[in-house]
Amino acid sequence: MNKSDITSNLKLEKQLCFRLYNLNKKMNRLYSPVLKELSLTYPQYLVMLVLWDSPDPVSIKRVGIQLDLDTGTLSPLLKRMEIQGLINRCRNLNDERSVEIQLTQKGINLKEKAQGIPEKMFCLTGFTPEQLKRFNQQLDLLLENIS
Amino acid sequence: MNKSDITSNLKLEKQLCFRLYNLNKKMNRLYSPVLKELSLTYPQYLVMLVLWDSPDPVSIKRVGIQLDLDTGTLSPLLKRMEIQGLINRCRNLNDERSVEIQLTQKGINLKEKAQGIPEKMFCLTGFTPEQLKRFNQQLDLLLENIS
DNA sequence: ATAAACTATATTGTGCACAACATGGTTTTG
DNA sequence: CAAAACCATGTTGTGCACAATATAGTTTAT
Repeated sequence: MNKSDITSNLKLEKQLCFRLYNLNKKMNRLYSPVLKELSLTYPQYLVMLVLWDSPDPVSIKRVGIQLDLDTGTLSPLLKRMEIQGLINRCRNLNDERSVEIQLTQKGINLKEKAQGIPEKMFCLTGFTPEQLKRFNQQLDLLLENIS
Repeated sequence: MNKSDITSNLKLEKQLCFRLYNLNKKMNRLYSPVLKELSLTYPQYLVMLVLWDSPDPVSIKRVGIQLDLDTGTLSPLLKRMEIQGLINRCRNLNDERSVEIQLTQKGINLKEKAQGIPEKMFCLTGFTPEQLKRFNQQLDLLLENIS
């Protein structure tokens, strides 16, 4: 491999990962104003999605697995959500190590206000449903490859 | 739109953005150990790519445009890189507002150690060059749509 | 020429993301 | 059953990412 190849590699390098990095940032910026109306950040919104989707309390461990986040991230994040009055924490009586997260009435009610978000975000992508589906499949393929 | 539609939307919601969010995190985790050998974080590595690619000093403004980062991010990041001895800062004599970033010899030398990174990361994706190309095109399309 | 508008950078404060470590509860094993 | 291993959560420290604000230099308009 000669010098110019090396150089061009370090240019091309900006491609895949830099694109993902930028897309993620841009998406966050699109979500920000929408989620601000619910006083949520994007990671907090993800936690709400997990909780809205479960009839029962969910352990912190399980939230961490579903969102692929560790306790160093979740612990303070959940504390902020508790202060906001969206969730409650209570120790699992059968296993005192485990902490179960439960939506408060306020947290349950917030789901109503979140109704329109998925549709709104989908529109911003400018994709057709078909395009979105194929794109998601590609993302899944890559996710699987690197996991 | 009835209740079940709403519910399923808030489930599906995890799709595109959550995938991008996770992919970005996973990619970062793949880069981490590789970049650690150069004592760089991923954003610092991006700055180095910009600098390695330019024969002349680059203004902070320009780095910010190329990486889509604001001064609140770049200012302390560049300060850390300066402390590491990778770059120098100097005021532009023609416009005292502007600060030009320049690689030190140490910064220039580091390019040698970075040679293999693009190839290494590409292998981790498990993509063929063709797949990578099409994937990048899709990412570009979405980037354009939401910009 | 000078006030007003603009520009490039820096600073402060909040919230992730994650590595490394600490703690207290649970299970396993000799 | 007691020591060891393991497990779920919490804490601390570092480094982004970004909004909001501050500051000093430059340009524009009158």
